Amino acid sequence: MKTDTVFKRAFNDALHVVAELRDGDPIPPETILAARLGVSRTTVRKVLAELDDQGLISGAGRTRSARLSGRALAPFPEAETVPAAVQVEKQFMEWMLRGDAKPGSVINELDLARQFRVATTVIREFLHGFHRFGLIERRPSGGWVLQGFTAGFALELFEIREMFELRSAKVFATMPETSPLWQDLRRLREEHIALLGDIDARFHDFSSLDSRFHRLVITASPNRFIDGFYEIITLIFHYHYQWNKRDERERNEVAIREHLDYIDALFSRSEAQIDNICRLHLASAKQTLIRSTAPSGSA
Amino acid sequence: MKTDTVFKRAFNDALHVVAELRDGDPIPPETILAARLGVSRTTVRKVLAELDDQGLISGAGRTRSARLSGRALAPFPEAETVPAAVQVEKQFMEWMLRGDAKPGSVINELDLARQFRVATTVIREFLHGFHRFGLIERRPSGGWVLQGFTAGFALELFEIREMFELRSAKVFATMPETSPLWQDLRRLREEHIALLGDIDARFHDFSSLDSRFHRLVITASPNRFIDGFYEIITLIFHYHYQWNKRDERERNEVAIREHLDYIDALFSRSEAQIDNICRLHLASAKQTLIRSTAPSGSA
DNA sequence: CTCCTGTATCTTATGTACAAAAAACGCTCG
DNA sequence: CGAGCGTTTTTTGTACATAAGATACAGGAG
Repeated sequence: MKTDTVFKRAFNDALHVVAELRDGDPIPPETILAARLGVSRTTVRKVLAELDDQGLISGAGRTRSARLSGRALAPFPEAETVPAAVQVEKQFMEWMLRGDAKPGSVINELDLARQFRVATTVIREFLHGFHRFGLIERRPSGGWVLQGFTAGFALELFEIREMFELRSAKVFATMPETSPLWQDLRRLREEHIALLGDIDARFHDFSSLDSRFHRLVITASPNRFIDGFYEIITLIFHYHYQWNKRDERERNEVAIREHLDYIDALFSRSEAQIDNICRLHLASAKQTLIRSTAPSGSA
Repeated sequence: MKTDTVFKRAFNDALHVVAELRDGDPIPPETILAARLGVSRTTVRKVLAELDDQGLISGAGRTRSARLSGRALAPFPEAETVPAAVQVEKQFMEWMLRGDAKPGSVINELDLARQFRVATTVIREFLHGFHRFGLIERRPSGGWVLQGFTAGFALELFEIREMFELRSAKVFATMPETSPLWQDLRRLREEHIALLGDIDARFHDFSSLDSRFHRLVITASPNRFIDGFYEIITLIFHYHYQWNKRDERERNEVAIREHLDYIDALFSRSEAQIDNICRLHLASAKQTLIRSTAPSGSA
């Protein structure tokens, strides 16, 4: 059976919408709610029915109105609002990064399914999609082999990354002054500075800033294959940041400063300077990543 | 139920093995056959049972021997020996390239399943895996949108291809004289010349030669992401050659000559020359591909 | 003792079932 | 007559069942 995470997330979101209303206010029409919650009208109707069951709505049809008589709002648990696929990815990455399996070992679908409390179908689909990240590989006879997050992986990853990023950065620098991306870059620069000013408390926030910055650089020259590759980068770094806590504050501070240099280089529009600083930043990011890889196992 | 294409292909292969024996010769042991046919012993035993049923074997256990009393060998039809996934890919590419669906339209899994005579599960898994080729895209609400084989696709594809190939070609040229890849390259050069000599009759053979040549160039510097990307190239060109027959002989002849120049450039080890000739060849391949793309539909 | 076969067990691939969610349709009330 | 609602139809996501095929184990012939 399909999970109803869409409904549950929509319901929780709807509670916030309702909370903004005063008692007796009319409920917005279903189509409006559907657009606002980002789901179909079918789901909105299910949400409304649930709200009604909980007594938060009076009337029916076109005469629905809010009834907020001091009732406590009862949202669904956060965990139930996350699609199965996303949870599996999270669990799988943790399973791999924790070193529960050695590079080179065979992945057992049924095992994982039991461990992650999902059906084998979900695992299988996940592995299929996950294949593109280069961390697992198909065996000719069926099944999957764990390649793992090794130094070799990091090296190959950064070889491509350098090609893509150097190219994108140079294209970025040639954009006309009028492009809105310059404005975005200026804003990101401010965010970097703000984060640097409060680095001791907020160093965790760098992960998402990092991802946003590098993604901004590549939007100057859209290419579906590069975009796809940056999904790998984002995934790897997302979990890397979560997993490797060693020297986290220092690492992030260094990276922020490198980003600021990088941004200044972009503003300078000097190709040589961009090339130079971009390479420096990537080399330092590569070293950081390599230090947290697993020892390469046997093939 | 799982398809038994593995068994059927193994059986057909086994018929060839048996045909090489003389009447009364002992049948090779199961483990040997398994290695020779590239399947597990379980499947070998099933094949042997079938051969026995057809009266091609006398005796049992360790005393099995061939019985070729003039019987006609009855292999399974070729089509039944191809795994479902491969057939689906073929059908899907034809469906797309024939223009049965416009770029931008939504893909209906059930429809395709019926059309291709497979279960929806197979279609679904195929689409998941096919996603990485950049020809389809996920909708946020679930399901897939056909991006299609458009000029935009070809441009983005070649932008990456040029980066990868230039890099690989330069690395190739720096390999020591002793590397076996030079020998492989020499052999491929001969094959190109042979094909050119008989181009009118054999121009179809260029497709696989093309793929083998470009894959050889990239093996000099293995990188899983580049390898993955070349699977896309191979797929696209494989179907492109099958589908676009216009000027095929001329196109292929031009490409062979370009390959020969390319190979000579590699042997020259001159970086400038390699860069120059490689760009020329890729530009010409790009033009060829673009000419056979579909007009970009609405997003 | 070693190679081979017979047998049991495990794992994956594919078909079918069914609920969730989306999309389409048509009615009704203002 | 048109925005909004009730209802029906499609389509997708997940679970489960089962046969194909791989792997592991044990006994026996040479």
